[in-house]
Amino acid sequence: MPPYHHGDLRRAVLAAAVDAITEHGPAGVSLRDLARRVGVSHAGPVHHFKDKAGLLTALAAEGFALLADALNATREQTNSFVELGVAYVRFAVRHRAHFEVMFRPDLHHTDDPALTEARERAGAALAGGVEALGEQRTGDRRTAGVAAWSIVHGFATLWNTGNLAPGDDPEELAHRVAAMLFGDDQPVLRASPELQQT
Amino acid sequence: MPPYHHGDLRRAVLAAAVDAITEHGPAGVSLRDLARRVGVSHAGPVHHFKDKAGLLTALAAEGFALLADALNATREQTNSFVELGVAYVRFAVRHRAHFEVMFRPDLHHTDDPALTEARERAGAALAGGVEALGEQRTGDRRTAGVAAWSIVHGFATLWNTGNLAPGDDPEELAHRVAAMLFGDDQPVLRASPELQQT
DNA sequence: CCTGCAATCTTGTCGGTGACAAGTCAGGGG
DNA sequence: CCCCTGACTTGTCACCGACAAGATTGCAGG
Repeated sequence: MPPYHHGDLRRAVLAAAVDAITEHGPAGVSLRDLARRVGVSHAGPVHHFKDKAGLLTALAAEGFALLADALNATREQTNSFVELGVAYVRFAVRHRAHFEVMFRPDLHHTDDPALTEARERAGAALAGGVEALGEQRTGDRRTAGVAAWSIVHGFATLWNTGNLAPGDDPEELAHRVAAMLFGDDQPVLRASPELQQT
Repeated sequence: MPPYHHGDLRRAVLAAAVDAITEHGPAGVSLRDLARRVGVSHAGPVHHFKDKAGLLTALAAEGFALLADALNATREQTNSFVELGVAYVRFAVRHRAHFEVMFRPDLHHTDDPALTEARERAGAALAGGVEALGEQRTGDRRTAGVAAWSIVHGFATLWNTGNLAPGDDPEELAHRVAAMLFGDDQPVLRASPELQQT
């Protein structure tokens, strides 16, 4: 029989949660099922997470930390904003379970300090990448940051919800999209003048 | 006492669902609670929607229909792609409950014909707006469509999850973002050449 | 008129779930 | 050696979704 003390229950439950969410989506996950998967009584996980929301909060925080690391890693390598955007999308696709939980405040304890700290770290990594953009351009920096975040986040979300053609390689398509909007060697998407009126 | 037959239970339950989701998010809604709000026994709604997923599927379909109408309406008025994007964001903010359910395939009966039809109608409205963009430009149409959808969807999602500065007027900010990327009278966001390497 | 039928809604029930309370067990500091 | 704290279990409660069976209503066809 297994020992009374699991040893690393917290880790194990988080890992099981990732599996369960990957299989059935964030809605189809229950603390009791996770406990069963890990081989622990139904109230075991409660001791580590307090709540179901507590579990998902921990998962989201872990996700933001991973995202921050991924972004910082590619920032050290390339300085290319396009590549940074692709890294964001790659994270969302590869760590789908984390990503799906990170932007669902209705599932969190939104005031959790670990969560806020990790989120800010990821935000800083992204904002830092925006710094590398258009120094010559005044179009204010905050708007540029919001635009950049919007496009990569929107792409990632649409991909993960199956709204983009499933035949493609997401990273390749994301690269084309980012290059079209932010790239240097690509023509930039613009409205034809005669149709434009604001 | 209320009559045995409600008269328009389906409508009433959908409306109650919108309220409940607006208050507690899509996770915090139960068929039984909706039944209570409407003044009907706990299994009343089941007859109209079959399932909880059936309810949310109907809500999502209604949402896509409303979105398609909104997009087509502004398309008739302006021909401006920027305005079309703002209309998308406006819909997401004003019909938050619908929007939050529309892109959650894990909550749907994904094969529901009404849902697919409404989604395609909305997709066509958006794609039609992209047609108005850059005729002079070859940067292939599909990539342009994905880029446009990504940016408005990303912005809407980030706003609704509270990740953008809450002090602002979302439509105004969305307008600035869209104008920065797609507008004609605004400088276009580009990477500074020396930092760009793909 | 009235009879039977189908749609609508109710009541009752089952297994599963989240939260909580109280108990049990292991190990390290006094 | 003891006990104290943290880790886990057992037991319970209210709620939820799904299903089955029954009650009620309106209405079509004779």
